Amino acid sequence: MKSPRERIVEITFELFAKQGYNSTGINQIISEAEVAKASFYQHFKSKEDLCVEFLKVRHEYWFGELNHFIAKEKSLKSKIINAFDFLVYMNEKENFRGCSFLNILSEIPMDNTKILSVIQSHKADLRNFFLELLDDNEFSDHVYMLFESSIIESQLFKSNELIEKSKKIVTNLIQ
Amino acid sequence: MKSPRERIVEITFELFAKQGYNSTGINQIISEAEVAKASFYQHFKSKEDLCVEFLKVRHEYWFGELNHFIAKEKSLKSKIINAFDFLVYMNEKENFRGCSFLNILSEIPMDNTKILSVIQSHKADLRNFFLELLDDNEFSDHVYMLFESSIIESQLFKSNELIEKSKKIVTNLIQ
Amino acid sequence: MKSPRERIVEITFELFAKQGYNSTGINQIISEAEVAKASFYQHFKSKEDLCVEFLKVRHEYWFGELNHFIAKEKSLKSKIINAFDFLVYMNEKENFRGCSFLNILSEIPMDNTKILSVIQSHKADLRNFFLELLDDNEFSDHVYMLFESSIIESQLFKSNELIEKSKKIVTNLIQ
Amino acid sequence: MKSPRERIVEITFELFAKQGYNSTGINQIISEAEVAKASFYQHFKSKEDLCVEFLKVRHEYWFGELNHFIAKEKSLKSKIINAFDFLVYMNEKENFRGCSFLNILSEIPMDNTKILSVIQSHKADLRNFFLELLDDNEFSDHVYMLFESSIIESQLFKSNELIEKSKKIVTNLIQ
DNA sequence: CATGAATGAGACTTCATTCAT
DNA sequence: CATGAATGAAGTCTCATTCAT
Repeated sequence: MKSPRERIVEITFELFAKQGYNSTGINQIISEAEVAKASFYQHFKSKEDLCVEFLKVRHEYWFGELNHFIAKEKSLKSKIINAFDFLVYMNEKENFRGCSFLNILSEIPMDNTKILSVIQSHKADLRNFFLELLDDNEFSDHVYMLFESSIIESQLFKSNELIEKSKKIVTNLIQ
Repeated sequence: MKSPRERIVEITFELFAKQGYNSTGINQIISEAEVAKASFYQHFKSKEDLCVEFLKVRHEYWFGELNHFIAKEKSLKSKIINAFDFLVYMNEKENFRGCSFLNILSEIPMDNTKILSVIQSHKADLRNFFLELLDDNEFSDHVYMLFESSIIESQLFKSNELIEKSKKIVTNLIQ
Repeated sequence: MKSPRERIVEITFELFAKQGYNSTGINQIISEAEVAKASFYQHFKSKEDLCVEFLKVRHEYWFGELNHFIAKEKSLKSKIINAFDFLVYMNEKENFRGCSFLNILSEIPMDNTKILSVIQSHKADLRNFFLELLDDNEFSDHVYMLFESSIIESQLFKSNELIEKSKKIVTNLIQ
Repeated sequence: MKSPRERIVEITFELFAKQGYNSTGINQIISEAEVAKASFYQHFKSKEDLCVEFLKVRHEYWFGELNHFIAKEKSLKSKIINAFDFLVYMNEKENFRGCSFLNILSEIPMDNTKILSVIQSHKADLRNFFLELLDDNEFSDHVYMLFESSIIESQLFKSNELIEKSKKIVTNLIQ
C-alpha cells in the first residue's frame, strides 16, 4: 500500500477534478484515502495548502498529457489542431468537467492570492505554450483565447461543438 | 420600504455577484435583507431556487447594461467593439469579478440541471446577440468565443490586457 | 422539559464549576444538555461567549448565596465572620473547587479582555461588599485579601484550615 | 549546544510561565527546543511529567530569586517588606502573569494528585519561609495570606496597587 | 405573512502520544 | 539517542433547512 501522503494526493486529484474544491470535504478525502485526519494535517497545513499541491500535480499531469498527445504530430499546424483534439479527448475522459484551474478560480475568494497565483502561473504557461509554437505574440494569444473558450463552452454545453468550430477557425487562420 | 421579496432579491444580487454563490450564506442574506428566515423560505423553496432567480435578474441586468452601453453606436463594427469596452467598464465597476454565470457553473455540482440550463440559456442568448449583429454563424461564434475568453482572462489576471487584444483582433477581422 | 438555552446554561454552570473552562468541551455540554450543536451556536456566538454568560450567572448565584448566608446575622462583625463560614459551606458543597472566576483567569490567555473584565468586575464587587460593610478602605481591603487567600488556600490544600485561621485573625482585628 | 533534555526544560520554563500549561503544546516545545518528538518522550513520559519537572525548576528559580532579592536586607522587618517588593519586581519582569503554581492548579483536573502535591509542597515551603522569618505561627500565616492575595490580585487587576497596600498593612502589623 | 428557535450533518483543525526506521 | 510519519479522539464552528408560534 502506498504512503498516506501519496494516497491523499491521488484521491484529491480525483475528487477535486470530479467534484470541485468546495464540494470536496477533508472528511471525504481522508475516508477514501483511508488515512487518519491528523495524518492529513501532518502533510498539509490546511485545505488551501492541499489545493496548491493539487494544482501543481494537475499542472504536471495536464501538460504531460497535452505534450504527449501532440508529440506524434510533425507540422506546427497539426500540433495546434491536435491541441484542440486533446480537449475533446479530455472531455470524453473527464466528462466535461472543464478546467480545474478555472473552476477553482471561481470557487475561491478573490483575495486568495496564494491559490490565485498558482492558477495564473498555469495559464501563463499555457499562453506561452502557444507562443513558443507560433512565435507571433498576437496570433498565439488569439489561438490561446479560442482554446480557453473551447474548454469553457464545452463544459457549459456539455458538447464539443465549439471546440470543433474553433478548430476550423484556427485552421483557416493558420495558412 | 420595499417588500421582503424585493429586498431579498436585491441583496442576493449584490452578494452573489460580489462574493459568489457558496461564500454567501442564507443567514447573511436574510440578515442584510432584514427578513425573517421563514419569510425567505416562503418565497424561495431553497437556495438553489434563489440562485435561479438571481441568474434571471442578473441576465436582465447584464443585457440591459450591455444594450444600453452600445446603443449610442451607429455602425455594426463599433457596436461590436463597444461590447468589448463594456467588459472593461464592468471590470472596473465590479472589480474583475468575472461572469456570474460561469462562476456559478464552477460552484455547483455538475448534475444540477436546473441551474445549468439557466446558465446555458444566458450564454445562448449572448451567442445569439453576436449572431444577430453579424449574421454569419461562423464569424459570430468566433467573436463570441473571444468575448468569453476576454471575460475569463481578465478575471484571472485582474487586467484588461486581453480584452484590449481581443478588440484589436476583432477589429482586424471585421473589415 | 426546559428550553435548550436553559439546559445549556444549567449544564455549563455545573461543568465549568466542576471541571473548569478548558477541560469542558462544547461536545460534552451539548450532549449532556441534549441539544443540537447548531442550537448551541444559535444562542452563543462562541465558547468565549458562553463563558461570559457563565460568569454572569455564577456571579448572581454566588452573591445571592453569600447574601442569603449572612442575612440572618445582625451585627456587622458576625456578618463578616459568617462570610468566611460561607466559604467553608461552599467548599463542602463544591468539593474545594475554589473560585470559578480565578480559575478561569488562569485558563485564559492574558489578552482576553472580554472575559478578564467580567472577572475584574466580579472581584471589584466583592471588594466593595467588604467596603460597604466596614466603611474603612484600608481595613476592608485587608479583610478582602484574607478572604481571597482563604478561597485559594483551601482549594490548594483541600482543607478549611486557613479559612478558620483567617476568621480568627479577622475576629481579633475587628474589635 | 546544550543537551536535548536541557533545551526542553529551558524552553518549557519560558513557555509554561509565559503562556500557561494548556496553551503550550508539545509541538511548540519540541520545535522551539529543536528536539525530535521521540527524544522528548525519551526524557518525559508525558506532558504531565514535564509539568512536574517544570514546577520543580520553577520552584528552585523562584525561591532563588526571592532569597537573592531580600539577601541584602539586614533587619527582619525589611526582609519581609522586600518580599513584597519582589512581587512588584516579578510582575514587571513577567508582565503580571501571576503564580505559575496557582495557574497550573486551575488548569489541571482536580484529581491530578501528582501535580497537586508538587504545588502544595511549593506553597508549604513559602508558608514556611515566613514562619522561619517570623517565628510566630499565626502572624506568619497572616503575612503569607496577604502575600498570596497580593500575587493574585495584581495578576487580576494588572496592577501593583494591592501589593503596596499589603506592604503598608504588614508594616503596621509588624512593629 | 412574520418570527426566530431548533436541527442533523457536516465543515476544518489540533491535541498528546506511539511506532517503525 | 534521533527522526518524523501516523494516529484516535476531541476540539470549535457553520451550513441550509424546518417547525412551532
